[in-house]
Amino acid sequence: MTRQRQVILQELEKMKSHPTADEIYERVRKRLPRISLGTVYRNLETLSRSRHILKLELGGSQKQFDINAPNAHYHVRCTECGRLDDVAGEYLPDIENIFQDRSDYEITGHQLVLTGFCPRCKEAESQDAQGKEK
Amino acid sequence: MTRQRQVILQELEKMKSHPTADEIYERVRKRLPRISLGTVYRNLETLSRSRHILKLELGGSQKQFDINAPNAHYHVRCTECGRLDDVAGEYLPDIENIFQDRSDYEITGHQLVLTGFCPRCKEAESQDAQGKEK
DNA sequence: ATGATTGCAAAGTGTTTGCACTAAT
DNA sequence: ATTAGTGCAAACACTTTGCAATCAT
Repeated sequence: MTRQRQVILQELEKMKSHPTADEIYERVRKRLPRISLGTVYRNLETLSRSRHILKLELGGSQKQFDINAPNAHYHVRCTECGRLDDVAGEYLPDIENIFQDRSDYEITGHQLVLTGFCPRCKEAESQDAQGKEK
Repeated sequence: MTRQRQVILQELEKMKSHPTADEIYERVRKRLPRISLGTVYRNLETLSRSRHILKLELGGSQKQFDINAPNAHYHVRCTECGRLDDVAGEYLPDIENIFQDRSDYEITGHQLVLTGFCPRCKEAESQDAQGKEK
């Protein structure tokens, strides 16, 4: 457990929601200016293997990370602009049990990503549609 | 609707499950040897916007594509080796309704990805654990 | 004729890796 | 002393894009 790894973990704990590797890098850099992006990636990988953090692959071009907290929740992604938000509502751990019976994998988690149009893109789309109708 | 786009769509219909852009490219190339990978990417994007196909972002390094068929289903990914499989069991369109009420997005779809250890990696892991115990 | 689409190659983005050096146990 | 981790830069893998030529309508 090096200084670098500690700081990465600490900063991750302070950040509210799913930062990307380079967002973490920018934060950590303020405390350890000589740290390299490669080190950040390597530690994020290590920490996610040791289950200290969660590696999220929710779509979009970058992976995201989170402290592995029990306040798990789901996400919505806008298929138009790529925006990602949390979604309110209960987390359903039962899902894992349901599908455990139907798979020869050893299920350890699950991710649900809803897709659709965010408020802004929904707006833009309905205006486009009107434009065509005229 | 160009020849290239037609062929991409036809090949995609023939392929059983979630090919990546370059897998599609290889198939299409046998029929249209001069097609470029860029064209494949552009058409996959266009077709997914027009809802002819589904762009899947299930984790792993590449996006995957599928014909937009009603036999939708869920997936499991091995966190160890990256292997992806379909998972048996019913598709739950109600999920979208449930979360629609809790979000200001216009929900149009959802993806559920279970995570865990595939049979092979599960095996390897339990052997590692035994090794340490000795 | 006009606008969309193509092939090609170059550029872009996010991530990983080889290496010599340094820190941790 | 041995192993794991680091900074740096180069390499990678996947995807996107600028451009002039071509195709669809």
